[in-house]
Amino acid sequence: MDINLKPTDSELEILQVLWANPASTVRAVHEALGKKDAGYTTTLKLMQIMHEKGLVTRDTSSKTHLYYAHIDQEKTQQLFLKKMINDVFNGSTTRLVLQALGDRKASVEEIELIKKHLDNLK
Amino acid sequence: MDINLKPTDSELEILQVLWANPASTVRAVHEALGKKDAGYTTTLKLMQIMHEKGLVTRDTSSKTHLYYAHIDQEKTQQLFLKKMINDVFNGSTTRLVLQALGDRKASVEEIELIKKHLDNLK
DNA sequence: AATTAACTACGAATAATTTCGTACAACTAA
DNA sequence: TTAGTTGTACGAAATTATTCGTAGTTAATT
Repeated sequence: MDINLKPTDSELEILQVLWANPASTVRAVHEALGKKDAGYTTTLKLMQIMHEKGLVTRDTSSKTHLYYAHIDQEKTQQLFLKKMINDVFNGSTTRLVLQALGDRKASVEEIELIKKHLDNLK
Repeated sequence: MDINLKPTDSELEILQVLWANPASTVRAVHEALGKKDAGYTTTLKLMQIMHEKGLVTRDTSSKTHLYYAHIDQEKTQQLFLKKMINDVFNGSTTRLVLQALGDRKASVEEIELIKKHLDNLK
């Protein structure tokens, strides 16, 4: 039941909510997304499809079902990072990191964290 | 010109080739992609659509057209990074960087480069 | 008990993306 | 000049993703 699946953009947004709030109802997810353009049943349908695909599990013991992400956030991050490095950064992780850091200001603590991490790599 | 366009995955692969090799023919791109599953006219059609969208320009002065990426690689990288940080990394650039670095071994030179960059940020 | 509200299921419309077949023009080689 | 090769254009099918309407179920409220 594993990860050859690349979630779509919409699915990713839903997963994001579920990672932050496990045991969410469809309505909770729908409201967390805060999309004015899409109706409730759209979110419902997406989550049903995600269930078919095995991207989420759910507890149907009560009328209102509770949903859980079934793929790991870190694994998904790795999957997308890898694809992105390959398709947009010519395969260079370093380029990605430099771009990301240049993009916005990191706090001093964050920088220290990253440096510490770098030292561990050596 | 407009950078409100988010290239699709296929388009991104083609852009990658064009960034690395400006003035490519359709056939050159097609072969660089090395997809056994897709036919030549598929690549052609994609590139024609990209031309309509303004993602590429082309020189049609000779029979075999030459294509050029018309959007900037760095801008595109920023665009995708931003989206990815938002949708997959809870908005945390630091998490993305740490994941990326943890993913694979960086060379000593690369690490120094990144550290130098970090110092500049402080 | 009847009405209302909130929910799921699911078919089907729409939209976006990708793929391919075919027509035809230009160039090449015999 | 004729046959074969290589190219573009483009309609349309196939595939994938997203959206919505409606039917039916359960629970709560009056």
